[in-house]
Amino acid sequence: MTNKEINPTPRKRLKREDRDREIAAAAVAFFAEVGFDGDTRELARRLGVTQSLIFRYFPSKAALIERVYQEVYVGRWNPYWETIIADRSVPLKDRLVRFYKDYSKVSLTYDWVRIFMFSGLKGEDINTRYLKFLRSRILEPIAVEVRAELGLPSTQEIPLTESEVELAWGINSRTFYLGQRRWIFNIPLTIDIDEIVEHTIITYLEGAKTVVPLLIREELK
Amino acid sequence: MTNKEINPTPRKRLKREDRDREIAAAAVAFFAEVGFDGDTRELARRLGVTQSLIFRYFPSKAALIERVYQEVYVGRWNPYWETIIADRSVPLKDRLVRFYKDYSKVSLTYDWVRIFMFSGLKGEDINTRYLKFLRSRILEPIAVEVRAELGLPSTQEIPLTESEVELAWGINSRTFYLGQRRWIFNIPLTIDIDEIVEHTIITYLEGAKTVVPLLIREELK
DNA sequence: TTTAATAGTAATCGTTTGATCATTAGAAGT
DNA sequence: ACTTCTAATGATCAAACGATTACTATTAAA
Repeated sequence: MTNKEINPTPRKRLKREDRDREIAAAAVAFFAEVGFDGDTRELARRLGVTQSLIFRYFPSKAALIERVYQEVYVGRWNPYWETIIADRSVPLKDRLVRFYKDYSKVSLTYDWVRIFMFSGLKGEDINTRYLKFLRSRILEPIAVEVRAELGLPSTQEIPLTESEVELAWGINSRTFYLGQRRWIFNIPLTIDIDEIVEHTIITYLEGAKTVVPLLIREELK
Repeated sequence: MTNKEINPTPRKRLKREDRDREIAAAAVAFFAEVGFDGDTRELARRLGVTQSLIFRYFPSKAALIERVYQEVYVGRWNPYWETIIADRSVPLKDRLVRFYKDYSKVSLTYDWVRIFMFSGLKGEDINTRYLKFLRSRILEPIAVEVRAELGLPSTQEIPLTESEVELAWGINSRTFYLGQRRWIFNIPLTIDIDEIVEHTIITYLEGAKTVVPLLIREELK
């Protein structure tokens, strides 16, 4: 009776699935902000539940962190991106601009950038694995498309060189740095990201046009 | 008697100044590896001293961390760099290559890169301050030199635009990303850093040659 | 309305960790 | 050789934190 009036937030009983998702989502936001050394009591406070409840849903803090990785790295990857890049009915420049604009909207968010750095500094292998995945699914395909675009020998005739992939890394380095400036170093961006993406792609393709033929000629010797 | 034989490392008594430096140096290496949540007992163990000794030299862990910032940000800055960039008796390209090769040797080390990220994620203002410092002492001067190099109106006639500075940021973004790949994401660099620096400078100057005049013309309207 | 299943809580345990303080021991001055 | 100064230690405190467990309250089936 009076208890209900005194207690401002009566116990809310959610379905296991819903509470599970709620905790996972809060964990992503929380750990992105304070890092993985953030304590579970504070996380529980933000959720409006007791600390012990978290351990009824996740066997350990490590398991919760593992779930955070799943949410961010796996859950936000869009498989359609891989088909965009390979679609030769569209000019290469348009494909790249389209992909990177969309990819930036996912990977240049507060949560994504910060959790990526926190996990990297922690030495988690999920991080290395993600970058290898990105290389094989995005960067190498881009380098392959550049060969086709420039009318150069296919990668079956001459395998991709490290330098060609390195050139493609350049696009990521430029955009990722923007995410870091905004979400880690707290330097406001005065220029629109979409604009920078477009400019970066143009620069990349221009550079590739002059550099890649030289690399291949080098390879033939 | 027998104590001395049992104890493998007898108490070593250093001068305050020496021990102070020893602790500071070990703290830089330690926190760079594990982050600022690393515990003082482990740091003491690596130093071969007791944990309480650390607190006889630094009033708190926060003070020790503050010292680490001093060592890395302030202590490794070379004021001579600022004069290199302004020295018009040397071609601009050579000045930039010389500066960035040297700056890379300092700022792309394990300690530097990791502590920079750890402190950034922690939201320390020293980090933001460093970037503002870098901007005013290096990036803006570079943009000024580019104006002179291209025979464009001086910054007294037309103030530097945000875009011109942004262009110079590009050099840093490219090189810093290399440091991150190497020291945080554990992706080996297949290409020599000095080579990338040189290539990055050339690209920057080429880009500036076509972009900066447009930016200034835009400004005149 | 009663009962079974379980979402959620409160209290607590064992460690870890920053910090303190009385005590010990190594080196320099006499 | 003895004294003095203080670098360094070892024991310990209090708070913080991950994790556990016995208990409570809500929902839905009977």
